[in-house]
Amino acid sequence: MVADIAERAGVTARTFFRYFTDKREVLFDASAELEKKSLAALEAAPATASTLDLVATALDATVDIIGHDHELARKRHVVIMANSDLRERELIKLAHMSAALADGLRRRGIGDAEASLAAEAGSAVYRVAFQRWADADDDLDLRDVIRRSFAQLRALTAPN
Amino acid sequence: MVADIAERAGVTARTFFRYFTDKREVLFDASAELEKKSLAALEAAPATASTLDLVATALDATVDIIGHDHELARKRHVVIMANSDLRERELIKLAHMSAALADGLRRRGIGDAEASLAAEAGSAVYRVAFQRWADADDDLDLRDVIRRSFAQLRALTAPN
DNA sequence: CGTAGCGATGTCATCAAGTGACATCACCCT
DNA sequence: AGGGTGATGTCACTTGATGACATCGCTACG
Repeated sequence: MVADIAERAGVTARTFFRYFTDKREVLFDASAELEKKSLAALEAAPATASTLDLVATALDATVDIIGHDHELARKRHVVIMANSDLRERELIKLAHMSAALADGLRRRGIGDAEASLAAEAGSAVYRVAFQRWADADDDLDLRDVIRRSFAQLRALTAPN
Repeated sequence: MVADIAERAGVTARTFFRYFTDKREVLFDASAELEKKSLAALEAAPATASTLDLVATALDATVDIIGHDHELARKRHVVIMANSDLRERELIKLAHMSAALADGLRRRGIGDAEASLAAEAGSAVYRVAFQRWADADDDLDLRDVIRRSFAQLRALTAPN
């Protein structure tokens, strides 16, 4: 219950709802910062970068925030995956991020359709990479996993 | 309110909740059928198909269900996009579909990582394609839009 | 024919999640 | 000292959702 959560934090339920719009939102507090960082990285990228490179750069930037605490990330992931309402929330955060990313790409002059698609594709890569990383027993580097997932996407879509 | 919705259907709110787990679920009634159809298409695909071809085939199959009523699709899409909780639900349905697709790919002997990634990438393509189609003023063919989006993904990820 | 049983629905009570309106309290500023 | 301001608490209320139990209609079976 929200009342319990709030009590643990030493406040009333009403106060809780002043800080978080939602019960679930507690778990996704960092998402705004994540988005900000990755957008900043996008802006800072060199003009020569390809669309997909830009996306990769933006995703890479999130690693600084969440890539260090593997154990925490794993636990958090387990909790989220176990509750469909938390999964919903996570997905919409990702979708929001993807939309912001697409906007960022458009601001760099990339065509509308291409921007959306690149952002969504990047989001897809991120999803599987993060999942892979969080599930891994050994201590992988999230950045590496993302890179390898991008490479795998390239391989997958390459004409044969 | 649920009470109103139920009343329109000539039942009580309690009965409503016996048919739908959720208020939102009404709008996503067809998703199970969608998944079934696309999995069936996946099973029926020739053994020679590439992973991405398989995904494309599976997505194509959904067009038979939702691709005909452009006007309905548009209206539904508008409603969903306007409500973040409906968007959440839609996203998790898509995620569910993607997971099922990945499973289907694995059952065809495709490697675990590749299956997940291909399914997620397909899901990304589908998202943008559907969005594009729903937003379009003129009467596009959803199947075409999906195909073109796939092509665009290939172009995007092609080495340059 | 009558009734036992079953499935679908209704009724009622109850809980959890939010939300608006208003009260308090602490603190700062002049 | 007193007035304003921001953060928190209190209270009442709405809506979504769920469990327990009652009811009703139909069907099978003696």
